[in-house]
Amino acid sequence: MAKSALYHRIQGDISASIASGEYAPGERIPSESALADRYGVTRMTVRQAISGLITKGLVTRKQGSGTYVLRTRQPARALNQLTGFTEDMTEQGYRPTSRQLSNTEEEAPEHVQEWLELNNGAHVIRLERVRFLDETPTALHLVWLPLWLAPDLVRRSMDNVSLYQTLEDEFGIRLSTASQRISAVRASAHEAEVLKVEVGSPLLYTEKITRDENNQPVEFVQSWATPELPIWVELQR
Amino acid sequence: MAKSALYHRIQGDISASIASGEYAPGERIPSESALADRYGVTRMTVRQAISGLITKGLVTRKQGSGTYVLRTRQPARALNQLTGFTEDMTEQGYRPTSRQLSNTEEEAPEHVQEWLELNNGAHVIRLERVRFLDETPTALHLVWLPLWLAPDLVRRSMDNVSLYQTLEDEFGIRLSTASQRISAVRASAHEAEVLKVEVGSPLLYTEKITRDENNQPVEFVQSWATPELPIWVELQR
DNA sequence: GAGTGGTCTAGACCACACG
DNA sequence: GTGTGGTCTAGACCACTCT
Repeated sequence: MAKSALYHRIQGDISASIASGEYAPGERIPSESALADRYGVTRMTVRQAISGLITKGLVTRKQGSGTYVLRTRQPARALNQLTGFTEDMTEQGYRPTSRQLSNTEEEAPEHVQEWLELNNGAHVIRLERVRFLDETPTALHLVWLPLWLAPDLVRRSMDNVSLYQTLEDEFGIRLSTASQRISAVRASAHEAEVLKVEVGSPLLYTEKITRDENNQPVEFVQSWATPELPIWVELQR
Repeated sequence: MAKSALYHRIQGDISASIASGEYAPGERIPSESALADRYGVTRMTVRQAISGLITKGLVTRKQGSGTYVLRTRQPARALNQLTGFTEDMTEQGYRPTSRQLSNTEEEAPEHVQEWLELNNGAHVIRLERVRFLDETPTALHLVWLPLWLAPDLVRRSMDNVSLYQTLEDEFGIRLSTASQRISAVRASAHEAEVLKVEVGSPLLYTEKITRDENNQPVEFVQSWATPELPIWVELQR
């Protein structure tokens, strides 16, 4: 069984209603009291569900007025929580797919050793995938994992599979925190070919180090995304 | 009067204890029950306070174990809270300067009207500045503000001045939240000239809408930054 | 087993907007 | 005035870690 908490179910229902267009952008969703009645829970529980949707950038609250669906103009990577590409896009009502370009075991290059805090000569899994949104290539992901963490991952096909789900469900790895560095680069020949853009066109480049609950490095990811997949962040002062 | 909610006070106290080093990075803070007792509130209220600290990237919860202070990122932490360029860079030990290119009053273009939720024909202040780090141009900022918010801002020179500080100190505007969208673009002739880069070279492009405590739009900012000024983010699952 | 955070109940009063 | 979200109480039981 996955998440069994009531608020998760409510969150999922509202999320689905937004994705399906039942709750349209700019529109008000049912009041907290109404939702509480509908699900037979208290308002606190409904609020917990809605708080999650706010973090995900799906809705906003206006005191005395209601809770409104935000206008999502285009798909975006949400940066307020650590989520994978698959979860992220599914939440926003897109259909994410991926194609594995390569999945190999090799000795860790120096910069990867450093990020993953590995010793000289340590082996890693190198997984390269193209990410598609509704058939359009939108990002190239190059993931590096310590080999001992998920030894037989290299023998699997990671086409259309959520890496985070796999790590959690099959290897018992629970991700906890990540640090991410975002910059802009020119598309190389390889990136341009894979993403169907011109060589030299601007790409969003991010480097991310993800850690588990014991603060041990789990993955180092390099990502090249087309400008059509911007990053979205909600900030608080 | 400022925020009077109990959880805000508790949040501030914990935040201060972390800043002062009383709760050191990696250490556990007092349990929710202990804090509830100390402040004479229920655990729910303490949880609300801590939830805010998690959003800000200050602490993390571990079920069955406790709530821990996160390791503070040494080099930079730009995107977990709403801060201005000046504060941000000063904190990191740089010497930020800025030069005003223009500061005018004009009718809001359509896309600005939309972001700032203004009526047709409303006037805005348009402030364009180059940001320098240790003499090197690193970002071009184009800020749009509703004219009525800060009517005489247009008659000031904003060279080497923190806009956020000015808004807060002299116009009594207290910023609260922001939504930011990050993408990559090619440098236009104007941007290239100002930032001393080649036309067509990749830039980090961000659009930000900042709101005050009443959720009213205060500023819409477009920013073009060189890849030498990357963005750092800390995430939690 | 003791202590921690995760979830939830069944209410309450308040601040705010005007659906 | 009515309905909305914002805050809070005083409990409860559960899942998890081992401080």
